[in-house]
This record gives sequence, structure tokens and C-alpha cells, in this order.
Amino acid sequence: MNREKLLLIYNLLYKAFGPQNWWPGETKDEIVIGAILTQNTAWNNVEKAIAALKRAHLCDLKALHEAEPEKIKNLIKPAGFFNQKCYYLKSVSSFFVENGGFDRLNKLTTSTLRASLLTVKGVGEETADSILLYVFNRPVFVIDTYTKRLLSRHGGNKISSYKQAQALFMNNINPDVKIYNEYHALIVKLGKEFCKPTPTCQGCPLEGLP
DNA sequence: CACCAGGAATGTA
DNA sequence: TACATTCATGGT
Repeated sequence: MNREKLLLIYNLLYKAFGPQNWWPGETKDEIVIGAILTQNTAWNNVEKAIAALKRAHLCDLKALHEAEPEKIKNLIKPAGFFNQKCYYLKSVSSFFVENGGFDRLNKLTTSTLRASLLTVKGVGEETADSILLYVFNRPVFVIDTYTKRLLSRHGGNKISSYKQAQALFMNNINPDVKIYNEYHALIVKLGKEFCKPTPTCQGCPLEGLP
């Protein structure tokens, strides 16, 4: 994998799929909540959980911080792992509330903010980077299952760690929030349509690439 | 019925 | 560092 190929893949995906308008969420709180709920879970199930939270006026980090765990669990059940995710939502919402919310956290440098997010239970590397990119608008490339799959099928080299995969993109693509946003969203689109565990390469925008 | 989904935490070797 | 296990609902 090299710079030309990374740019070529981006152009092919963009031409085939067009702009994805990510992240699908109206508020910053909703994006953070969605980032937790979507862990190893299909997005349509996350939408049901978010809709339920909205109806209960709990699609809000401050409200979640004060809500009863049992109430949260019942509302987010459609997204699966409801015991864990309730605990994660609690820990993430306390983090935001106790640190003065978005505006104050936004004063931190990207690396400091990332390290801080990684101390929160329920926030791993991918979720931290998703929040950095889609909530704080920092130029951080998000690596997910689809990205790793794409690299293993078209990469030509072995990428073992998250950090290594992330460095590949960030060392070769200018740190542009807009581009990082679009590229990750396009890779997810590709993963859902074609680059699945059992790939359907008929009509794939990347058909024919090494 | 089997398989998988926009992962993370924890434990083992 | 590299895997294995657990968590759980809903779509295909």
C-alpha cells in the first residue's frame, strides 16, 4: 500500500458512492452516544435505541449522567450488550459532565484529548478517534473493522496493530478533517455493500485492484 | 438455523 | 505482542 493507491481508492469510492454526510447525528451528544452504541452492532439497531432515548429525553449526556441505569438499559436494548453499554454510557457521560462539557475539553490538544478519552471505560481507540474526528473536528483517521479488511485484501503488506494502520493513512494523506471524515465513511459504505466477510466483488468500485 | 454487525475489557501465554 | 472469551439484540 502506498500514497498513490490510497488516493486512488478514495477517488474511486467517492466517484462511486458520493459524499456520505457523516456522522449521522443531529447533536454532539447524539454522536458520542451513537459511537458507544454502535460498537460491534449494526447501525439500524443503534437507530432504534437512539430513537427510544430521544422519546425519553435521554439522548443527552447530562440527562444520561443523572438517569437510572435500569431505565437506560430498557431503552437501549435494541442495540445489544445493554448491560455493558449502559455502564459505558454512564462512564462517558460522567466524563463529559465532570470535565465541563465539549467547550472546555475542546481547548485541549488533540493528543492530550485522545489520551484523556482513552481513560474512559467503554472508549477504545476507534471510539476515541471517532469522537475526535466527528465531534471535536480533529484531523484523526478512524480505523475500523472494514478498514482493516480493506488493507488485508488490497494492502499487500501486513498491518497488525491499530496504530500501524492509522499511521499508514495519516502519513500519506494530508490532515484534512473533511477528507478524513469522508474517507472513513466511504470505507464503511464499501464494507457494507461489497467488502464483507464473504466478499461480493461483482460491481465493486475497487474491482481489479491488487 | 447460522452468521454477522461502524468494539472494548479482561485474561492468558 | 497476539489471541481468546464475554457481552446480546435484530437483520438477512
